[in-house]
Amino acid sequence: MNERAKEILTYLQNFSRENGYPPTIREIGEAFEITSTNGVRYYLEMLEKAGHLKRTSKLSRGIDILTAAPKPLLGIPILGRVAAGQPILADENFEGRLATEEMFGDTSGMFALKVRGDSMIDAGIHEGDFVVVRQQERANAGQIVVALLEDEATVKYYQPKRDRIELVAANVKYKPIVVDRDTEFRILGAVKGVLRVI
Amino acid sequence: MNERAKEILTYLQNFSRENGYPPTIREIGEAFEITSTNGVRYYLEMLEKAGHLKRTSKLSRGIDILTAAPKPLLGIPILGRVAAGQPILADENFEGRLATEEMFGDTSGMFALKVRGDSMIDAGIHEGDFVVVRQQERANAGQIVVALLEDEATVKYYQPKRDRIELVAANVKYKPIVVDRDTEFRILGAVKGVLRVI
DNA sequence: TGACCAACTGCACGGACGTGCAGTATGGTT
DNA sequence: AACCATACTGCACGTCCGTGCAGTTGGTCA
Repeated sequence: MNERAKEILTYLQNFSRENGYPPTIREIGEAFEITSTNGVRYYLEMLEKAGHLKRTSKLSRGIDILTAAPKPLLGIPILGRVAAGQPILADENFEGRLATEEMFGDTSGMFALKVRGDSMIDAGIHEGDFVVVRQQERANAGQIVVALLEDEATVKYYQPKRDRIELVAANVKYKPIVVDRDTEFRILGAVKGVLRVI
Repeated sequence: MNERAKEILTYLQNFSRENGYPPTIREIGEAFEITSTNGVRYYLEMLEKAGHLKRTSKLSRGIDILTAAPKPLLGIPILGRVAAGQPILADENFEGRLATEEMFGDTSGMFALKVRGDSMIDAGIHEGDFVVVRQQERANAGQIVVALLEDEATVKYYQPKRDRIELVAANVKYKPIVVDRDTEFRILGAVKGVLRVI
């Protein structure tokens, strides 16, 4: 595939993005000053063989661009090795991307809450942090959960006992909250992540 | 605009997304069992007047869909008030979205690193957390920075002094690292956020 | 110097496609 | 019962568009 073919591919991508539909063979020809439709077809076949397009024969504007223009990648790149003597943002250092979708998988049924207070500070959850919560009604012992206690959401370790539930803070200043059978109590979800913006 | 027109708009959106180009009048007609092209045109005019489309006359597939299908919102919704007696994911509770783009603004020039060691634990940065870093060569006193020290990236508080730089840990176990003028040293960036996946 | 290939030109064909105009069935209103 | 709007049908017209085939131009390599 040569330089001109690449230019045509870029043109196709831009045309489609701008107009909502791909160009006709003749429109491509006009843009590149190729007077014959077969001059254009010559390149389209080339691009199709290279896997950049899929054409539907006999269909006007039947060009499906498979290679989308490289979209600005979402999220923040995660770097692995960082060493002196090379640009840190070199491709080879990339280990993935930090985006909510990639980190937490299916984000439907998840929500985030801003943390108030310092009761979970020893778990590295500070005031002002966001906790990422997966909605669920039940939790395992020792999990960090968001629970609704008398109309207030609270983040604590979940510790079920025989006759009661204990909500344990990660801060020696706070005693466990004991929830007996009579208290209105509901688990909103399990904490799956923490995000802090400094 | 009636129900049928909305269905046709949805069809247009789906067709375009799936094929990379919008349908012809006749193709729309087939999909909705409208045998006359003018039956379709009747709706296209309606949709165009409502501002959902822009048509280019005499052009095959000249339909530009202005109202894109509502894309699945990125990120995780941030909830404000959470109270009993209503579904927690109700619209009114939403306070924003947790996505790297929204939280950190322009993410170009940013990167993330996985934290090794517990030297910043008192700043709520634990082993295995990701620190979000904005690339910069200089930093203010007291900022948390990522610095390159003899081929190793390290996260510390930045404390410049008259004749040296001190890199201070957030853990009593570790003494400040003193960087004098002879040591190879470079600031990679300032820590702008922390993300932990549990 | 001649063979060969890439990169086209030129043209005719037929079907796809948008347009214009005239007409109609259906349902509701006056 | 007459009137009207909605939601189409039916058809002809002309142009847009993809296709097929044959031919040309300019450069490279032997």
